[in-house]
Amino acid sequence: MSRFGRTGPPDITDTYSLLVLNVTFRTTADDLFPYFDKYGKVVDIFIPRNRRTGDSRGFAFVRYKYADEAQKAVDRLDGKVIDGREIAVQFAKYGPNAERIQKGRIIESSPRSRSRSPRRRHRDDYRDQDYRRGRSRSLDRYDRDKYGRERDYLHRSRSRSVSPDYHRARGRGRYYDEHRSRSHSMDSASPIRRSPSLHRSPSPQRSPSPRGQNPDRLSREGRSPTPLGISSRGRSADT
DNA sequence: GTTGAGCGTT
Repeated sequence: MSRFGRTGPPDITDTYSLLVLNVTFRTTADDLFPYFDKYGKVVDIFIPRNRRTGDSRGFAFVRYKYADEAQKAVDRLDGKVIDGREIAVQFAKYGPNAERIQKGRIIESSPRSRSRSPRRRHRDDYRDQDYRRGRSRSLDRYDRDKYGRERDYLHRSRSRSVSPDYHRARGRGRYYDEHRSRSHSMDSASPIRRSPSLHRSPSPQRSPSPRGQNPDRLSREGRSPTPLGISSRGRSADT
């Protein structure tokens, strides 16, 4: 017994599922087990993770055998700092198959007639098989929005300095990276971000020069002859 | 190496 949920859900008929949020990306079910096991009988612990990268998504599901124990765990572990991060424990609102859940217990097992709640997010696209199938003009709107924002960020970046909005907008870097890996849309953005580079550097000759391979640099360090052949460098150093 | 709103697998 090293890992929970290794063989799928054991029995979710009389178990109460707890949703643990804010857990660290490196926290495993085994790490959460002792914390929750102290407050009741833990039937199973499952941490959803990316199928490609295998990284944890940042939350876990803890199933208790009794509701009172689960409630106690929620009251005691909610706000508990684990692995340097404050976790949030609460009863699960949705079941494994999006069934209706009451107090963590599944009261419905056939959600075929149930409409989906607006819980979908960017991180939900981790299921490549699903998102690839449903990728229509619906997601096109996101692409257009993303490009528009990125272009704006580039515009401001080379204009003067980086903005705090950049740090906030770089949230789903991983998700974006996965998408642009299989997409050729990057070509359209390449010349855009490469243009300002050429404009910013008035001396394109000193660009492709690693360390110690440039004799010109050695000459300058040896005696500093400052060849007047280059106007950009000469003007900068002389003045 | 990073990230941080949310609801899940054989």
